[in-house]
Amino acid sequence: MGLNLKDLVVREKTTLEAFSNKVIAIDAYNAIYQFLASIRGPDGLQLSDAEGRITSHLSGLLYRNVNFLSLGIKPVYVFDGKPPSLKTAEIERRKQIKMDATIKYEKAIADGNLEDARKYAQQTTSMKDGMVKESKQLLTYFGIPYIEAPSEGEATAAHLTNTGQAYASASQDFDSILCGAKRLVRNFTNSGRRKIPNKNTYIDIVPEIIETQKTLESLELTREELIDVGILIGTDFNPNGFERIGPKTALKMIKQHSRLEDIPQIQEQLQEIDFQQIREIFLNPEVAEIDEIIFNDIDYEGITNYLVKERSFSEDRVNSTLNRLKKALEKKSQNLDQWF
DNA sequence: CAACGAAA
DNA sequence: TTTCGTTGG
Repeated sequence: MGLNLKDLVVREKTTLEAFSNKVIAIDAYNAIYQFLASIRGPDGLQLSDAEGRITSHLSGLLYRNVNFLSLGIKPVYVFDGKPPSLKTAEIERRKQIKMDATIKYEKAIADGNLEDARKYAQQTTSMKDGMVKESKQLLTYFGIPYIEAPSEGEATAAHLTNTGQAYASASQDFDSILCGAKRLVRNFTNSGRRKIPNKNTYIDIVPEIIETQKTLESLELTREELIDVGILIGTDFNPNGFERIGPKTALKMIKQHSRLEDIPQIQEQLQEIDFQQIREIFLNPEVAEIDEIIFNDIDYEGITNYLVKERSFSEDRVNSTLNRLKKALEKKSQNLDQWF
């Protein structure tokens, strides 16, 4: 999925604490999808409530937002609207991957291979409308604002970093960079270690920040040129990219010729995609204009009632989690009081 | 993914 | 106190 700019961009390690008192636009789909994919039991089944409805997204949002708010981070979630029509091929491709994974999952279960079962189950992850509604409901109890983007959430999140309404956009995808986000944060979480699938080794996952300006300067490219590099590698709007062209070759070609139209080797393949329109999606995306991003008071009782009474969360766990948040916020206001 | 609790 | 395997819903 997504665009492989990993090896080209300038990435700097950072910490969650560095984002204290800053508004961060979070790609809601990206975040929730990751919760749904990873918050599972050993057999690959997601968490669910007494009625069998999935709750992994709610669990993820609960703990992560408590951590954000405890650190004084101000998250604003940006939800996707209608995908651009050029995305249909990519959406089909993802659907196919899920169907293949479903078959592999069933086989792994039949074979009693739990590790494979979990891996393939993760690949079958899909987000239902109800989950989006439920996530918005929980955010509302938290007093955390969310925005409905007219089209791609990434684009509106990027836009907020340019109007100054957000400090950075948080997502795992590099699309934000092509969308023109001033700053992108990846791994926007404080969970340290993560297991490498199938191996007994762990790697440290730390938040990293990508400043678009620094990246462009270091690559000596304009944003328009970087977008063309992206198209060569492959974006959601031309998922396969160009044959035998990876990040390295793509960069070299654009450095040499500046524009897709001027690269002799690719002209035949270039006819097959609507590259003008792809550029347009990144350069002039449809975005939401927001007057003011408002953070409301936390409705602790609302959170507890919803999660415990309606979604089968453990009362003890929810209470102790919320108490942790209350304590952290009290401490913050005490620190603030000392200035007066 | 993040919290929890047992073990080191 | 830190590390690691397990559980959460």
